[in-house]
Amino acid sequence: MNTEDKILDAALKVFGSEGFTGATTRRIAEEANVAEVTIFRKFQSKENLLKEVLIRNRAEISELDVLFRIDNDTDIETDLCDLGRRISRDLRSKKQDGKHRMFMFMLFEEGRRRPEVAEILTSVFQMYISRLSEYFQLQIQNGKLRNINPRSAALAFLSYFVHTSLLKGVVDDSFMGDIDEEVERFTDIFTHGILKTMDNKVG
Amino acid sequence: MNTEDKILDAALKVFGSEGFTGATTRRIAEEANVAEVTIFRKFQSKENLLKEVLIRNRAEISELDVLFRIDNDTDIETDLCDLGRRISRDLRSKKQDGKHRMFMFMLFEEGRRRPEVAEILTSVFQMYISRLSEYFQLQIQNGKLRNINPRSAALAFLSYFVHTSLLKGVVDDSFMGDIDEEVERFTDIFTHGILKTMDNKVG
DNA sequence: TCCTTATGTAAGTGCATACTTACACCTATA
DNA sequence: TATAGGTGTAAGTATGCACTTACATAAGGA
Repeated sequence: MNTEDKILDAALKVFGSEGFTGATTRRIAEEANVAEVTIFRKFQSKENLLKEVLIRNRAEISELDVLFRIDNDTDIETDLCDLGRRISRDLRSKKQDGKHRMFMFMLFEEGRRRPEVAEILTSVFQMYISRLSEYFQLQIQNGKLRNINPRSAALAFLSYFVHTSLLKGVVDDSFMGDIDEEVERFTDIFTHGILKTMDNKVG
Repeated sequence: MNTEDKILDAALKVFGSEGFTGATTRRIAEEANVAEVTIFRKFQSKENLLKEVLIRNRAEISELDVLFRIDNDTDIETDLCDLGRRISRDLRSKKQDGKHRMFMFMLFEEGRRRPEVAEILTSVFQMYISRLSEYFQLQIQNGKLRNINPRSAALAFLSYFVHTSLLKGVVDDSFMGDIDEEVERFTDIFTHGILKTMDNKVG
């Protein structure tokens, strides 16, 4: 791995966990196993390093819309359950030091202070919502879904996964059990609702 | 309003928007309309000021469980819709400079770095989840709800409101329309699910 | 062998910030 | 009127951090 990449990865990690203000270039250098001065030679300033981190990870996360590709042949509940699992895994995986999760933390935290960051969160978010909305819209036309607002459904669906991931960064792990089971329970509620339906009440 | 309270309010506001590290005592003093040195006379250190802010707002937010009191006489969908509206309003209201929202931001942001803060977020969150779970459990026993996991339902319900509030702090307001309408749409999905039910398909 | 390029080591600069100290002022109350 | 408590002004200290400069070293290519 080349020096630039080592630094960028370390920066994401430190920015993500300490916040931009809380992160020190010394800390990033340590994490990257390079001399502090190397950071400035490559990236000029901490500010600029952030910019590069944003550019790189934005690109990376945009490719991630593959995650949202849904087979709309099979059963809807199964589709959503699979999708949910993929999102959960991606946001919680420890691979690459949980880069996507770290990036999400950064977007939420720094987004409140920096319009450039907010813009990234907005666009990534809109992209995911659009993908999901289209799917729901299609399934409404196919007569498989009720006439709900597809955007609202997409927002409700995504909210669960984003929120639980954010939460996992703070509260201890014990508050949720097995990921797959939780996803199944959520999908069940999301697709069927919590109310007893007529046929349930009758049967 | 006495000096201590002015400082505590200002501190919450500045910590909430800039983060603990990003917040400066000068900024807090300005916001509170006091001299910077007054802060140190009253609270000794920035660290200790944070501690006091946490204590005070934790107490305040715990009283807020009134918000979660649910009339379980009327229709469930109406109950949840009302509850959702109350939560939404509370988390988005500009009253008192949106103290609850600011506090929530703080909990999520600083909670990743400070165990004392994480502990507060955990306990507040658990309290809300418990309240909601109990309600769902009761309604399952009443035969009004399907046999879902009440904790999962509570988590799904809360996730929507917390996530959208966090999001509102970052992305521009246009991504969501009228609060009340959005809450209604969400509650509809949450109670009835997105799938067409048997009777819908038949009838 | 020399030159270039990438990196490290070491020392230092300037600035922002948490926190301190000393003193003045004002207001209420004895 | 005198005293005490709460607050402001002003100046200063110490520290940590972003960033710089100067110099050494090691590797690869001409």
